[in-house]
Amino acid sequence: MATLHEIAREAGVSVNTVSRVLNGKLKGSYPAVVRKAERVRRIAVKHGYRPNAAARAMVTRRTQQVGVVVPNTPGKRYTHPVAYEVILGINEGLQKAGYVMCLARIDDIRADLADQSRVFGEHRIDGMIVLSSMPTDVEQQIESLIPRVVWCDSNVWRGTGCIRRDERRAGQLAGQAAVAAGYSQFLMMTYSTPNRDHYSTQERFEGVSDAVAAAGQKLQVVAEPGIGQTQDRRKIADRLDPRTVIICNSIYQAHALRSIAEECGRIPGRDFGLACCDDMHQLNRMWPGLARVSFDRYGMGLHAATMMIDLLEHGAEQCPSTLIDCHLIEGGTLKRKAVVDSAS
Amino acid sequence: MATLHEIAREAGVSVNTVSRVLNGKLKGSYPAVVRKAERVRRIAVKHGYRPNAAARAMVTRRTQQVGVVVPNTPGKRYTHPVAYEVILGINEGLQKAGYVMCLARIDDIRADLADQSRVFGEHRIDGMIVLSSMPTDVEQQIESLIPRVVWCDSNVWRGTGCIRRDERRAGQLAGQAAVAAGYSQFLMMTYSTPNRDHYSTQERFEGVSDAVAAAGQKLQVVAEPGIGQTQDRRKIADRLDPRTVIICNSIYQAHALRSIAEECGRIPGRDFGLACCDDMHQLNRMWPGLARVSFDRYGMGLHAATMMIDLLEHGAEQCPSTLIDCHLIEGGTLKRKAVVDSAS
DNA sequence: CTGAAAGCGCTTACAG
DNA sequence: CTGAAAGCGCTTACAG
Repeated sequence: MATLHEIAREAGVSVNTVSRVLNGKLKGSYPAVVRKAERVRRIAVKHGYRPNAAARAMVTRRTQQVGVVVPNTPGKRYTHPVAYEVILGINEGLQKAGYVMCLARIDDIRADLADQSRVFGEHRIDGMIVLSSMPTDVEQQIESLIPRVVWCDSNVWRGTGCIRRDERRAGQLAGQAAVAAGYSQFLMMTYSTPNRDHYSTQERFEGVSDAVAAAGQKLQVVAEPGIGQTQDRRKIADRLDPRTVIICNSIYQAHALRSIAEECGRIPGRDFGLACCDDMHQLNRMWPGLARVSFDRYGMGLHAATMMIDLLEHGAEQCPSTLIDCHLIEGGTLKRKAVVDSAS
Repeated sequence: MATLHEIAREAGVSVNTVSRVLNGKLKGSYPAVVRKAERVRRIAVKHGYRPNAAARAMVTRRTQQVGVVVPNTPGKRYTHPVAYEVILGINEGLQKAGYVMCLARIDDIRADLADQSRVFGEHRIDGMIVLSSMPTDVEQQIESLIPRVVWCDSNVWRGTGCIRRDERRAGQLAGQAAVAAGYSQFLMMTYSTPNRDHYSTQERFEGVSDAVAAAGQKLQVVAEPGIGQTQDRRKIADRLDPRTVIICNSIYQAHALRSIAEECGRIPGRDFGLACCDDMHQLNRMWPGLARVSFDRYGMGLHAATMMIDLLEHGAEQCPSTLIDCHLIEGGTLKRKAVVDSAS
């Protein structure tokens, strides 16, 4: 709990000097000066001195803290594992630059907008990274709450301050892989049109459509069955045959489909084709054989952090929006071209 | 950017009064007093006044911020999706109590211990919640960095300030379910003894062992095959038959095993038994049929937050350690008792 | 380079 | 209840 004051007293110098020494703002190289600086540093270490962030924040008007908002529906337990990969990337990027990351939820934002919460908007953060898409009202007002915003993987997309994945390309890659594998029936499991809240759903769908259409084929859409909907599961199961490939929007849907197949004794790759427009880090352990399109979400987080630092330290004009590229991971769930050919 | 000062001037009262009004420390009910308070509040709202957290922190010596440390190996991209469930629980709990959650990684702690980082230890946080287990050197020194610590799901376990899952019970439930299903060969997929860094691995193993031994059966251990280890995968595949049940330590291993089985055309529940000692929230979508033991990780996070608040606001003696209970989710991967009986 | 001083915005005794 | 004042710990012009 030592303060600059105490260190100054013990070193016999002024508070000012201690501050400069500890912040490395001493340029001179006169032996006497260097020795004095050494002594100050030694005393500081001896006392386990740590600057007080609040005091510094008051005078510099910078907190060195950045908020990250994740979407949640109040009362519901929102947990979206892939978001965590991004968050950890952001955290690493911020930490390297000396910033601290604070987590927020829509609830925080809404409460602040309504002047009810003290959690955010008390000048606690220098900037805010918005993760994924928020309800429109929140998106519109968020910049009034905090001026420095980076939109990461969000529906908001402008020339500057945004970073998202090239989801149309993801759809194309998945669709092309399905086409190349020689299937003749193309299904896509995704959300129905009114529920495509996140830009990725629509873009993936369009990418897949393009690829399938380019091959002169038709694409049908099936919905993910609700939890416990046995009837829906059966209906999907009935459509699984060796000429058919199903392209899933999300890894959850790919997994869900795998479970449906399993229930009726079918295996992806052998009894039907399966590809996914998305990936998550753990799949290399959990399901290495899934044919899928992969994004470096951790890297996206790192980049989002960099954009925020640029914004804070060099001004807004420095951070043009970025589109993250993806690549195909080939896998056994899409490999049985021979079977398909002989069946046709 | 209005300050108390400006509001005070406009309202024609002292800064002191504004502070008291806005913090609800005015008890009196004289009409004149009430009216004055009203006016002050109106002016504050008009200016969009928000207190400055740094200024308040300086005088109250409380930041209203709590850190959460997650383990990471420097340079490696640590992402453990189930940790995210706990984090979101913690975040909700802290938010409700008016606290802000800051995320940290081991790197932060190590750097602080080495006096190289400014990120933490600048009196930015009132307390720290340690998530999962850390390297021993970090665990030992963490309390010197910050006195108020809650150990959540950590190897550290004392009478107070800790919260973890009852993992032995999880192992027992999974083992008992496997026994009840009538299998005669019992395997457990888990880490080898020297790599059981987290208490859960050892405890789950012991729980399963107990249950299997109680049924007069033997338990064999198999390791999860490394990524891309085709030979190891084959060896495991060879052991999958209708009399055999495999109990997996983690959901990653359950998934990995499912993939191995799939590669050789086998299906859990039909061709062999499968149970898992753990769960994750998304499994109800991804793999509802997996027989598994479930913990409420989100709830654990909520509770950890409560413990921290208690610690900060009522002192340490108020928060005895807590053991989180679990329950079995029955599933189709363990249901074919008839098949097993007829085979024996 | 160095020290004395002002000031960041707030809360909290202290008189009145 | 209310106002004037002190002080939280730091950084930054300002003279020297």
